Amino acid sequence: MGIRGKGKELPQAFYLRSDVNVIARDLLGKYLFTNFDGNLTGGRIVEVEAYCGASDKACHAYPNKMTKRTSIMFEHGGLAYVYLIYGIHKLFNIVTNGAGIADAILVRAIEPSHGTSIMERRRNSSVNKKGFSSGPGNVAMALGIDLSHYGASLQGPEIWIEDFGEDDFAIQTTTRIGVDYAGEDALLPWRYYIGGNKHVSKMPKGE
DNA sequence: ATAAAGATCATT
DNA sequence: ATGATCTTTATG
Repeated sequence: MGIRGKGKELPQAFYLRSDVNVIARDLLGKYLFTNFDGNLTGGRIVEVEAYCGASDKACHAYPNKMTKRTSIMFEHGGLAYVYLIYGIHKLFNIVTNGAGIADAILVRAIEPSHGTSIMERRRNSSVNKKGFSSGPGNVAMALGIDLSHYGASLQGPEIWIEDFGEDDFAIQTTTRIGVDYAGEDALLPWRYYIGGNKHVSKMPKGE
């Protein structure tokens, strides 16, 4: 353990819990780190979305559909689910729950805290009003996460999450972004974010 | 073998 | 509103 980001690394038990929405809320305020080639980068998680393979039409693994892409979600919690969307963006998710249950949490925005100049360079794009790690594609790019990290352990040397202790904020809840194809499940209030945080990506249609 | 569809983003 | 860009998945 020792010196990583200087907080307390989340144990596997954190990810193995059975309620993906509880875990999603608990992830707010935690710090997500990567260390590739000695480049430590990280930030405070400020926006997430929960997905449940058994019951949720918005989840890639619905209804418990195991494919090459979704198979990692059926593993035990504490692994990385990374996938390519629109041929361009890599989205980083955290697998939760026990083996055989396909739940995951999409990290949609972080507030940069460690290695910010490295992340800004990775973005290679102008910083806008919401910074450079707002929106799931931008989070993964800033942290240097790509498809090669599919299945990586979140207790491994390259990707992990830490708790830095006291952190007061108000949790806001809305429907999820970009899941209109999910019918009635598009209405589930499974998106969570830290109220008032400037890095939060955007609001659902009609809010 | 082929085609269609994206848990997005930046720009117009 | 629209285009970029390519893997995964379903279907024949």
